[in-house]
Amino acid sequence: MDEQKKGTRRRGEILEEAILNATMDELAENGYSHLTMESAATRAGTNKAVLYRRWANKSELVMAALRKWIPTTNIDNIPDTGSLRDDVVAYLRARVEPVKTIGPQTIRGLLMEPQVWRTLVAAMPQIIQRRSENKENKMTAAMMVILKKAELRGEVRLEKLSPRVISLPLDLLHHELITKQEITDTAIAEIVDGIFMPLIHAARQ
Amino acid sequence: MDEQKKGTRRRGEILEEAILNATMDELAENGYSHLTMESAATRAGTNKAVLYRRWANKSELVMAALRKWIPTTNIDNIPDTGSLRDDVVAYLRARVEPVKTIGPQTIRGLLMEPQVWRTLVAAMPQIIQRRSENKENKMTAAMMVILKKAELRGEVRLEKLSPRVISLPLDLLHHELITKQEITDTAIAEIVDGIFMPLIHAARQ
Amino acid sequence: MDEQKKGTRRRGEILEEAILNATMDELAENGYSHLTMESAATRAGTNKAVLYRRWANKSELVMAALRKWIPTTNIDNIPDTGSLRDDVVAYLRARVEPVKTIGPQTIRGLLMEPQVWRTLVAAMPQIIQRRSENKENKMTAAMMVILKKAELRGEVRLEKLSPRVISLPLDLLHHELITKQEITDTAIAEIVDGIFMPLIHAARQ
Amino acid sequence: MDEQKKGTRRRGEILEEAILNATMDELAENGYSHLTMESAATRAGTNKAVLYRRWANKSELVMAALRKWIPTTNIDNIPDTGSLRDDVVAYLRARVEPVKTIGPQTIRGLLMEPQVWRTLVAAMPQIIQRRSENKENKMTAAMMVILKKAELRGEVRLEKLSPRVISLPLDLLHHELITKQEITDTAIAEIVDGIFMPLIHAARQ
DNA sequence: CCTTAATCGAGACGGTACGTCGTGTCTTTAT
DNA sequence: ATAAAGACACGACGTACCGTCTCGATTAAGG
Repeated sequence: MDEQKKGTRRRGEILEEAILNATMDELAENGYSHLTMESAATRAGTNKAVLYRRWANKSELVMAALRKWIPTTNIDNIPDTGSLRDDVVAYLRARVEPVKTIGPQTIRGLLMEPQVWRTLVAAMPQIIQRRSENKENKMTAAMMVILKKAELRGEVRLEKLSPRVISLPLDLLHHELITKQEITDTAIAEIVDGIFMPLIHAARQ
Repeated sequence: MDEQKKGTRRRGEILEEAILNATMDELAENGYSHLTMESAATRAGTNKAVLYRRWANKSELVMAALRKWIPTTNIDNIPDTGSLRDDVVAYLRARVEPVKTIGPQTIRGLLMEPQVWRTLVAAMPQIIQRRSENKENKMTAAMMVILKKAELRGEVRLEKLSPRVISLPLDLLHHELITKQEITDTAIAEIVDGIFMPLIHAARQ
Repeated sequence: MDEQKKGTRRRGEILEEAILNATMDELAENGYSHLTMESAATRAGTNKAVLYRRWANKSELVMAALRKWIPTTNIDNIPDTGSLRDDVVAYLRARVEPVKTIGPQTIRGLLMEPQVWRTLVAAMPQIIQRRSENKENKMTAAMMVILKKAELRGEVRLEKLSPRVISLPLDLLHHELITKQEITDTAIAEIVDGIFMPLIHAARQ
Repeated sequence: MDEQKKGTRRRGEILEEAILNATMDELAENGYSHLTMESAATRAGTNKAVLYRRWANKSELVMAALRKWIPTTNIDNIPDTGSLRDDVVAYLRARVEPVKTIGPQTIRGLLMEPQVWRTLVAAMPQIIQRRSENKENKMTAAMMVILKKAELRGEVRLEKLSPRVISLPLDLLHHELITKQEITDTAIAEIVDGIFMPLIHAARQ
């Protein structure tokens, strides 16, 4: 376990981090439904009151823990491979990355309880984006950057693309996450090569 | 409320129906998280043991209640308008129909708690389909019928369509349900005219 | 401990008795302040909810436990020794008896926490008497019987005794309980021989 | 309320007095069980740590607050009316006085919760006396002074009075306080005229 | 028509977790 | 050095809901 003993009394961020880590570990080992405010607190070497001072209930706590585990850096660094197709593939993979890097045990633990997994994954957009205020645009912002570069290369005519098409790769990715609970590289390739790129080509004529 | 008074003691299907109706009403009025086995039982004028004899837990009960409220007939009667585009639009509308016909109060009640709504809607495919065993195919079965008729009319070349493209309209519909919590006719039109039909056309060359 | 295992599920009075016994044992071993609803429940092999269904809080529970442990039978069988002095002594001893027979450990456990002890003992009149409605009279009823017999023997002139004198032995007994936390036979003798009997004699002239 | 604003920072006795006053007010308004270290501290415009530096726990704090509110001067000035009977009556009244002068709101607040009232009143002897070490004698010290003066007047033969008789008036007064929660002048008269004085007379022969 | 087995209505039970509150300690900052 | 402010560790509170079980009343079905 991760308890700490008689050192100096932890507080603030140090304590908060310990709690979120403990939450994540509990989640991984015992799953969402077996995770208790009590168990998370005990594992973190503290007590429920401290948790409730920060998060109103279990799902808030788990959200926070997930948000911390999912490094959001890769949202910002937009791939630049020189081709639209590869940029989109790279971008989608980067989006899936954090879900994979939560750690195999954690994922396995969460996967044990599909309906929870679905809820969490469904909430993942909000989880990731909550910090940015313009929720709508942020989602497609990276896609827009990618598409604009492609337009400069003459690969795409942006004005002919509806917002729905632009958000299509991400939408299908999310749907895949929700439905399949796992995303393979071939699935990403199918989405990009079988659906997105044909639409791009169709929009050029 | 729906309690029944000192008449003859209900049992079997009559009782079961009363329970599921009560469950639906509780769901609509108080939401999923405030629905308890106790509250459903009380409202139905019976007790928990009777419920547990039929359903193992709350989600089973709610599933059953939803399944009863969602008339499944429209899954089977596949539209036949004479054009692929209209068939698909009609089919998608038919799929959304039950969600709308759950009744305005119920919907409103469920919408109060978005994450529950998402969970339920995400589970709706299983809810609707559970009776059929071949889950994978059933989903696209109707689409296949529609597409085959279109192929006979020369509108589409089926062998050039990947499974992912075939299920695309439904996938996007589900994603729309989950994300937007409401589906407009224009959204359906956008999906069909802006995404699906272009892909069909692209696959003809 | 007193837990019971996988027998048939206890309920009603059997369960209640088990709880009160467990409460008494906890009280004796760990004292009032260390007694918890939880600990009492656990020791009785049940859970808090069952306790709270019967008693609103800890003090109610303890009151009930004490009331059960203090056999009230001896209140009724009035001593008849043939002399007023001995009757009163016997009566006072009988009143103190239950307090002693709660069991030495129990007493010792309670004595550990004087302020609790005082509270409890102060409440003892109600504990003992709650069942009788005419609280005032019941207290002195036994004394009246004793005094009437003494009057027949010519030992006392009842009409010259004020209510306050009649209840004096019991009052002093209670005060002794509260103050000294223990009652010796000599204390009873002092009360009767040094205070009550002189007043009786004084009232004869 | 009694909070103090951004003046100079209080300390020492000024602070202490503010705390005890706040405690008394909380006690009066909300009763003993609703009084918390936190509420007392907040009302005094300070914080718990300051209280705990002075008193170990709630009951210590309340004791201190009561001790401050009960003017103890009248314990020392022993009445001297010229007759034993009147001296004792006056003494008993003086003993009851502080309980009455705690202030009407305070009393009313305390009376709301009878068992607390009993606890407090039962503890009152210690409250009042704690400063003197010889607990036993202090109680009867004043009575002894009164009785000695009476002996000089020939009203009583001290050597024939047992300690129990000497402390009798106070004992009955305390019992009255505990039992009746209020003491009338007639009650005092009954104790003195109906019980104590007859014993004195009886001890003269 | 009468008996019998099954199910219902009602509610207590054993259990887990909830979210809150109070105590007493400790840390930090300011005076 | 102590006050002010407030977080922390701990433990108990009283409640809610779960899923099981007991008990007596009722009812459908079979002899």
